[in-house]
Amino acid sequence: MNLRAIKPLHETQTRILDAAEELFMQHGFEGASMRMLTARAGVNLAAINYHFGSKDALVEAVFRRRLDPENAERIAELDRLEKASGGAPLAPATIIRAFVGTSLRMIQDEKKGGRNFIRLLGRTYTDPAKRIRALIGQLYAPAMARFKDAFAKALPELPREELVWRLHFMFGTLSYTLAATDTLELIAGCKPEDRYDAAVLESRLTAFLAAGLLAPVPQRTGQRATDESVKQAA
Amino acid sequence: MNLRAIKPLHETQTRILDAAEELFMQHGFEGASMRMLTARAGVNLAAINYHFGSKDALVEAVFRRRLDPENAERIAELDRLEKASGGAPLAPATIIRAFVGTSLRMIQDEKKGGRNFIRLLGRTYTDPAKRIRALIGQLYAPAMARFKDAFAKALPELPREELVWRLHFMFGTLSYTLAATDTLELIAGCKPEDRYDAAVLESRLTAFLAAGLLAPVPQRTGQRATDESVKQAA
DNA sequence: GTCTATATCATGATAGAC
DNA sequence: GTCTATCATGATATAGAC
Repeated sequence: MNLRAIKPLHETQTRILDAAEELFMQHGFEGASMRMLTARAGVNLAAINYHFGSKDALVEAVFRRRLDPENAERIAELDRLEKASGGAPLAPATIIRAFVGTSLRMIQDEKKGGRNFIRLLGRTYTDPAKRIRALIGQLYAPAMARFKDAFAKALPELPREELVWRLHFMFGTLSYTLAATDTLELIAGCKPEDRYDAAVLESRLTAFLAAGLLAPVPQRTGQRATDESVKQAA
Repeated sequence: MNLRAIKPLHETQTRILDAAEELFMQHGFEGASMRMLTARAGVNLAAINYHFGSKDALVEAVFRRRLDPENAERIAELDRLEKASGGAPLAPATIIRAFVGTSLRMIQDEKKGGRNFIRLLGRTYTDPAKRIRALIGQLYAPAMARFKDAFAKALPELPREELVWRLHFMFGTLSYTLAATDTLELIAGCKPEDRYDAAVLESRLTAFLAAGLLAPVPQRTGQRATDESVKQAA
């Protein structure tokens, strides 16, 4: 999809990308300085500008290295599923599993970035910098359109606007689940053991998301929520 | 709950907090410099250190001003609902609406921070800086424990571990929905009109979350997800 | 309490020797 | 391609006049 993603990398470039992936996650893009990055990578301070041109370009390279192959894989998986079904619409849970599974498989595969990149990614969806979010959105756009069509075909009776909102909710649940590290302990009061077991998490997430996607459509009365209406809803 | 939250503020402090709320959202905590903040507030560069002690302390003050009253309100609402029901367990959707509604009502109330603060908050759950996340977690802890108990009472048959995961998913969906500004356009291909209508959003979110919370519990076979098992699930 | 002026330091980027 | 040395800039924080 993008030449940069498949161009063989110089070893120095790879070491810089690895260091950046880790330190961007720990300190954010502004917080991780070029001095920190090059020190961790064991290369010279000038190497980032030499190999990538600027710190901004490095940020983009960090995401391209992982996301271009990931989204290609995601789309290919959906293609395979649709071909296997022979034209019959796929079950919503199947489509969800294809999307979620690709992300979760990255957690267990260090060559695909592992847990560190997936957490960095989850955080970046809501980064303050608009250009960062725009970059992520651009890298996701083809896969997003492809999956939206698949869901629309699987749920022809669901109003298109409701579908869009629910995809938004689903994407949010996924990205937050991947990014968050503290809320779970806060709720649980302890550290669950299977937290990063991709297979178990995939089942939990798919069950939750599929139920939400198939929820009854709320009637739109347009009324404001008040303390009284909330109480009466009990 | 905290004296600082109810201590009457000097006007300069208020103007600094207002400026910080807006600029932290646009540029992040590292990206918004004290020069930017004081310029926007129309106060002197030294005023932040004089009134708050440091930039870090200002960050904390920004969140305390909004979250302490918000979580007190959230808990009070749950108390009221439980008292009104006279000991009978509440419907899960009612508890969800109490939690979600409090956040969404902030969007429409400029005195409570409005849309800007709620987006800042949503982003901060996944902030790179650990001390920032710890602060947010600490401010939320009492409300979180209170709502967890209410859900446990409403859903005695749901395994406790599954409940914890689902609360995690729900909190994620809410925080992402409040924070994200681009994904929705990306999915929809256009800007939905009712995007910030709190009443409509509350209905959509509650329907989605309630369905997810009540989803059938997936059986835990412990098997890894493979390409083949995913395909067969279709 | 507010302001100016400044101290001190870290940042991203680059020039030029090797 | 890699290094050292350095630049210009902007950061947080503070000292001291008013």
